Amino acid sequence: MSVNKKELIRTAAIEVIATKGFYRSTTDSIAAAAGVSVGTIYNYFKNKDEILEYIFQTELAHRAAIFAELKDLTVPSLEKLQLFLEAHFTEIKANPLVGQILVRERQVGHDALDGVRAFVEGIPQKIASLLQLSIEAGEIKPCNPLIISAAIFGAVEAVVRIAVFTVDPEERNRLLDQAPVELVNFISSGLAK
Amino acid sequence: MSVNKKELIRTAAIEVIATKGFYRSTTDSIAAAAGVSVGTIYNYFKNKDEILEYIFQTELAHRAAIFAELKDLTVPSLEKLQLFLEAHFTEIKANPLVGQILVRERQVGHDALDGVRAFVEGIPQKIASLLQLSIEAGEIKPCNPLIISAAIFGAVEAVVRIAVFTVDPEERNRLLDQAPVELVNFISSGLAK
Amino acid sequence: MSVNKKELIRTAAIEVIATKGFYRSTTDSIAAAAGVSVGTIYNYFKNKDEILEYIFQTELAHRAAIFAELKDLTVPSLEKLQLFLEAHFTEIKANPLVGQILVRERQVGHDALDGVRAFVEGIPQKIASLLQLSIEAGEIKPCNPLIISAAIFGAVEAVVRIAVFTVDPEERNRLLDQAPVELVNFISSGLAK
Amino acid sequence: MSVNKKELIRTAAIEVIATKGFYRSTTDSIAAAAGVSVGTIYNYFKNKDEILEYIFQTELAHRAAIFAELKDLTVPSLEKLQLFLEAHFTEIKANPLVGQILVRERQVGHDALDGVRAFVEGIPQKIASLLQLSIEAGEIKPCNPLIISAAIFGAVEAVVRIAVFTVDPEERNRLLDQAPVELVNFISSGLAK
DNA sequence: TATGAATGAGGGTTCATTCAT
DNA sequence: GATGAATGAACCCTCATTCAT
Repeated sequence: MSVNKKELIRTAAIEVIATKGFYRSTTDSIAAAAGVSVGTIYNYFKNKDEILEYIFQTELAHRAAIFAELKDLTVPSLEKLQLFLEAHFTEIKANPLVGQILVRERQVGHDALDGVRAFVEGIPQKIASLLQLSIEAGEIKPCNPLIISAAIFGAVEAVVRIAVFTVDPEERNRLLDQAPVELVNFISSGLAK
Repeated sequence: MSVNKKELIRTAAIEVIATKGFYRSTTDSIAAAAGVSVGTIYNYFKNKDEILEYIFQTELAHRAAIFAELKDLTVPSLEKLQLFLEAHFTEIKANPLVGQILVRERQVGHDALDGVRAFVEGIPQKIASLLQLSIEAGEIKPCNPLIISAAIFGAVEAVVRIAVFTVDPEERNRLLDQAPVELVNFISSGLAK
Repeated sequence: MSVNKKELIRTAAIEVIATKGFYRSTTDSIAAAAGVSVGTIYNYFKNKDEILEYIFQTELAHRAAIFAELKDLTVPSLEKLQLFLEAHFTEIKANPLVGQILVRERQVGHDALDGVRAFVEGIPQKIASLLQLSIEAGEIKPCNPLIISAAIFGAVEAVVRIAVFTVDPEERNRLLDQAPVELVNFISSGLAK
Repeated sequence: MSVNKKELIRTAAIEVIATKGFYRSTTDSIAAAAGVSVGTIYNYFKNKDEILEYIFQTELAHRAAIFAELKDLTVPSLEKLQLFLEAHFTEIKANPLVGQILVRERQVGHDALDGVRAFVEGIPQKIASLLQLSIEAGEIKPCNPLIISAAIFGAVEAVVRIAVFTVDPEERNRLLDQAPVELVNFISSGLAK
């Protein structure tokens, strides 16, 4: 029951924060959206920041799980990257509100929020490791993985941003379908030997 | 009196906001950093939000000026893009604090801040128009300029983010020198026919 | 907890506002007088204006209750007016601070405060209706009830003002006892010999 | 020239204060309405309060002049009162904005403003002296002049209030014409049939 | 005298957090 | 665990007043 309640609050917080932004979202409004009282929030989260952390942590965990699955696959590293991006976009499509938060609240509070930082730095790191493997395997031409992985993630997030703030659901889904293809194509050719 | 007060406040605000983030920057602290009283801020800005707007507006104006200069150049559109990115990175290098703000405070206040929105949407639009010309000129392969320009700007900003939050100045400058080369290379090959 | 908080704040606000005037009364000082924190005020009132509104609303409700009681009495309408004025002065006598506010803060805020307006317009209206009945019953000579009811209420309030700002309690009470007699006499038969 | 400028400011202040109320009128807006700069106001008035004082002082001086003229007339005291009220209403009719201020800003700032107090207490005192004379001359029945003069002034001001806040000029003038007649009649002979 | 930019104390309001029930 | 009234520090903004030009 208690696990469900934390989830309940997380879900409600996503709606509120995606709509109003983190700093403009009050704990009261999150509580109201969750159908609990403010006090209850503090039984599951140490403070308001931790709610946002938890949202990012949850998403990072999802992405990490995807990476873990991909790790054992016997396909070229570059293809793993493509598969990851597709999975990423699929999740965004399933929950665009989370997408809004991921691209908007990333820098909240001095980067002092560990969960947020872990996400923002963690994804590019994983991409970087794939790139490194890909370079070593001679699949792609040499590059600075730190810079290029950041660039890739930045490109991805920018496209997510466009899609996610598109209000018309039909158009948004079209973008989210088309984007990974365009993106992967753009990235792949860029990395082509 | 010799120094323009509005500029004085803008400069001070950049330091404060870059360090603490917009929402954690108080008008008092901005005033203190500028060596004026709070009241003076409100002689030049309608409210706190407008300070941030003005920062973005100023940067957008710089970028627009660069574009204007490039427009008349008789070089391939793709090369214009490279020149723009180089100019962008040069400006960031000259004032990394502004860079921090550009990548961090982009989504402040519901995207309701016109100056911020103008910047965030304006740059990709200009890139998109260069891409369009480039496609028409047969310089690059066809793509969705909307998506790809967003991707490019996202990639650029992500790299700016890394550089700009690198505390060691030497390392930061190295990154800012290396990044445009890597990036342009990444982008160009990606767009190669 | 036993005492209703909203009432507690209303009572404290009456003391503060009567003493310093509405515009010079700070929410902090009202909170202090009530023995609560500022925040608590805002749990019961939307803003400072609403405190004043509530004070007037409360008094209007008292007066309306008196009118309601008088309605069913089988006495001449003019006598009802006398009874009302006596009740009014009795209430003022019981709480002179409220009296001070009623005569001083009447026009606060552009007449935009509904509670205040309701009071200032409501009492004369009720008086006017009594006058109308009285005229129809042939008890008094015809007159413009709108003007005369305003005049009566104005006369009453002016006398309340004198009494209520008399610092010596004995003298004040003497005035408040004498005033309704003089007033009703004056109203009933004017200065005519 | 300097006398004219003080008048200029007084006139502008009347417009602003009548419209927005004293506490909501800024010195800036008064200066703007007068077509001078804030600084200039402080060359003619020690502070904002003094502007309001001056407005009341000016009106009191007008009323005092009327009384002075009436003093030497060889008519019954009660008739002098009637003449005074008529003159009062005539002035209000000529400048309703001043009327608004007279009835609204009377209690501003703790009654601490001498000019305001002088007006609010001065007029009833003059009325009281007329009543006293009238009683002594056996023209009217005995009464407490303090109370009755306050009542009369209160009645007058309440009617002024109604008239002055009537937006339609035609209707306002009709009220201002009708009111003194009704009022004087009411005062002279009350409601008695 | 006139100006109006600069001042900064002060005030209304918000909202994350606590804790007694 | 759940509640939600109470808290009060903190913040944005206003505006009467000053004073150098």
